[in-house]
Amino acid sequence: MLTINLIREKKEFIIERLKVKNFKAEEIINRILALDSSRREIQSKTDMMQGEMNRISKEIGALLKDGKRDEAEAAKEKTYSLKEEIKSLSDKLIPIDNDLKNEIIRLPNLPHESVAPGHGADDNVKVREGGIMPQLSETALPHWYLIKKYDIIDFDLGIKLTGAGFPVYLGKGAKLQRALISFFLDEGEKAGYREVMPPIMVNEDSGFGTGQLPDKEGQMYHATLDNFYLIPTAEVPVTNIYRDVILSADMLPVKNIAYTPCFRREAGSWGAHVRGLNRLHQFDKVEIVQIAHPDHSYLSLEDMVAHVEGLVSKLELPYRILRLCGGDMSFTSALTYDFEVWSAAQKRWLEVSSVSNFESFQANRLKCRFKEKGDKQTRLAHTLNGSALALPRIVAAILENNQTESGIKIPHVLIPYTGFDMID
RNA sequence: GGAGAAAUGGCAGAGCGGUCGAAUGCGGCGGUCUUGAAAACCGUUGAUCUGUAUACACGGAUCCGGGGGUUCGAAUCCCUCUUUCUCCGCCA
Repeated sequence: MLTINLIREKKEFIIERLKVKNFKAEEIINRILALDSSRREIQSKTDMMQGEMNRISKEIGALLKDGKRDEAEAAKEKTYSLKEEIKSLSDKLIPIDNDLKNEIIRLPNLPHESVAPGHGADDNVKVREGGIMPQLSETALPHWYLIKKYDIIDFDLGIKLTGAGFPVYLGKGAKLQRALISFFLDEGEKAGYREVMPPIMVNEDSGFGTGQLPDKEGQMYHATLDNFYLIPTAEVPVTNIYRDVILSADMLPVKNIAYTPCFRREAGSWGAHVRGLNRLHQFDKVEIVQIAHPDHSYLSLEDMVAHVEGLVSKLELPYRILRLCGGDMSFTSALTYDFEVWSAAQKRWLEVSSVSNFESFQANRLKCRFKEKGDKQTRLAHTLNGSALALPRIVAAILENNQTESGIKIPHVLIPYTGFDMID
């Protein structure tokens, strides 16, 4: 969420910037400013009265100590009406505080100045591309046939065990998952990330911290008996490590990497393009998360983009990097790069990673701050994250792009991890 | 799951109705000493909101696990939730 100070000081700037995200902010901001000023007015009144109250209470203490009972009783009389007033004022404050908070969290993050306006995927800006497009024969198969042909992923079995979108990986299919996870984690470690293995269920506070709650709860599986949520991404537990934490500036950037399964209900998003591995309820992903100094967070972002680019290159997949336009960016992001790999039999680009800088937007919810050495003041840190990488679509692309008459070739970098060079 | 105990500043740990944002120790920061370092000694040491000449300088408010209550006044008393520890049970 945006800070109230920014809203107070840069109202017009915010309204202009949010136009890039096609968001009309003026009305909300006016409501926020009105609520904020009445909040402050009431708050400073109650603060004054409370101060008076504290003064009298101390006085009573002193009088009683001196044995002046009557004077103490007289002083008590004075507090009764004051107490009433304080109570009624602070009762007024509660709904105002709530309304204010509810309004503020409705404002999306400001897009970075490099973000182009636009309404959807067509307006995204291609930054660069790489890799070699494979030439497949006429008889090339999309991955949903390949997985049956080689018996490596079984969707029907998943339906039996759980439901649609919960595949069962078998034999070399399972090993390929394990190989990719290890490969991604090892590459992350080489790039200076600390490996983290977090819980895959989180509480409400964590859901709020990274912005899944209160709005997107329909997208998460909810264990209602204990009020836990299955994580949609490792971003949630890993970023929440830094909730209510004050870091020292010399620790930044903090770099963590985590493998977790991810669970998404994907309510209402099933359609023609979601066959096979393209969209699942449960999938595996390795996520990188950085907490950065505001002055250097865009360096961190570039560093993360370079890391992900290294991964897709090493896997020998044709890819392109897009800078998302305002309309295609998430609510919380200031700047997002999407990575897509070419899935040669489907003849489609598949999104496999989304790397974002949230600047202080998440940090403000999380209260993730840092302090410069010798400085009294705390400041909000910047948070960033990106997939490095999500597995299913990478697997889809590997299967499709590397298919041959005699089987599916495993990319060279993975062979030490799989222990085989061919799925056949 | 049952019984009991506890939750205080970065950490350890006192306080158990008024002068407590909180003793003391450790740690951190600054200094003295030293060629330098250590030791010793001295000083300093949280967060949030808010007012003023927008200055973290001064003033006010709030925060002792979370929420609620009693009281003129709560870290201290009561209720409730959460968490941790010990014992018993169960268990990968």
